[in-house]
Amino acid sequence: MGDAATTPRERYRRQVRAEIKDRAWEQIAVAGASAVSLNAIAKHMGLSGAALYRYFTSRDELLAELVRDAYQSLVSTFRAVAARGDGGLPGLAHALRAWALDDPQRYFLVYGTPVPGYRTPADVSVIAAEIMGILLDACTALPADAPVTPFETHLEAHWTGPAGHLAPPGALHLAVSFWSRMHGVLSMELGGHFAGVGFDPALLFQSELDVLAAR
Amino acid sequence: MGDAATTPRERYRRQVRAEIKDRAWEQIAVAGASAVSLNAIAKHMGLSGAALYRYFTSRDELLAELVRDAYQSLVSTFRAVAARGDGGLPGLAHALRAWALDDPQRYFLVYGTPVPGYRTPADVSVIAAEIMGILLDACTALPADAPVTPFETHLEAHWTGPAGHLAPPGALHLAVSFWSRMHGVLSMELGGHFAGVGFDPALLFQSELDVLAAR
DNA sequence: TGTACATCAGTGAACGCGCGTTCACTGATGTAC
DNA sequence: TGTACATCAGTGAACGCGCGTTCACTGATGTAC
Repeated sequence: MGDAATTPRERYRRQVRAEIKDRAWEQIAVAGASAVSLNAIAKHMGLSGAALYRYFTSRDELLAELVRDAYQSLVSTFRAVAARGDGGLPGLAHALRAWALDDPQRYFLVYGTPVPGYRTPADVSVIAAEIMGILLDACTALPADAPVTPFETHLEAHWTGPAGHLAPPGALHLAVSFWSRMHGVLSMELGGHFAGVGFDPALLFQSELDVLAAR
Repeated sequence: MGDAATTPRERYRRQVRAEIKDRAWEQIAVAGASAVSLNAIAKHMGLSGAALYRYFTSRDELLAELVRDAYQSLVSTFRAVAARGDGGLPGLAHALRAWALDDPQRYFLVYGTPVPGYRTPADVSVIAAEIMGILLDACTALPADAPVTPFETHLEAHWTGPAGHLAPPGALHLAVSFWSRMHGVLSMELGGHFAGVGFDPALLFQSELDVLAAR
């Protein structure tokens, strides 16, 4: 699908670019994002360090692309779940958790410690807003029989996201509450902060989800 | 108070050690923990890089001490709040938030992206358990009129922490739920993931707290 | 089908840099008599 | 109070290392006639 008329050279370029990124993900898994090194990747691939500059103009560009891919991966995951007809809060929650556990360092590249001074590129912000939009759609679809919370009275107006997502205050409150609770459990769990307390984080995740989805 | 019989030399040593750590915190604030450099700190202090090895045996030792200090700082904050008679969940929550906002990078050094392969030293685990203990004390003090949740039926037994903290399942559930929700809001807020959604994270934090503390 | 040319992936040497860490040393501060 | 000695903070040079990045180049692959 798509990508018509790819020459062998173009296919080869994409393949090598993909392998460079794969190696970078391996390095991230082993030693964190700050340990990504073009020279080390090249050595691993049996290339000279200079060769990689045919594929990425700089280390920063590679890193930026990894971040973008990570965001995009989550969007695709959510879309697949929704297409399967399971796009409610429980479906999204379990998809998020599976996505996070599948590659914890990829999760932290998106939702972990921010690099001071880093500015999110505009196109990545668009992807992030798209995630929020999917979330809000799921929340807007729910019945609005809940009482108005103090939080909601403070919201100035409806939220307007990309692609025409629109959300009333109640849906926005539910969405950000859902989002922060799921991430609360996940970041504590993946950070090892529940180790030794003697319970299964999956149960807490489910419990937090139940109390919200019952709404 | 304490620290009897400190010679001028000992006082001086402590002072220099403290300044080294201060400079390290500055570096962390500017460029993250991975950017901490003994040589850069020394240069900032007008010393040669080698001089710092009088005070820390290695860069890793310095980093380990910063982590320990961060944990200890949170414990002290909680203890101060409790001593003021405000050691309930709202008091702890607001103390946590103030502590996090006071130095976001210190917060992330404790609760942010874990360094792959890093093993928490035993003494730091003790401090972490102490934090959980304070939390559980606050939860155990609450009336136990709530129904038993599915989460709680899965807990094998009472949790036994350091210094004889003991917690029934209901208290443990409340504690970890409280903990993960507060961190959920904080890590999203400090990570900038609520930027552009158009609401005040402080309100969400308060809202999440209210719904829990009403229990 | 064969030849002439353009494209481009990859090489290897080189650049400057900052890093952590060691080591033999100097000189000031503190202690013992 | 003064002298002899021990302690120890800090120096400066040196080590090896890996990093990102540039540059002139070789040689293979693809294109045009």
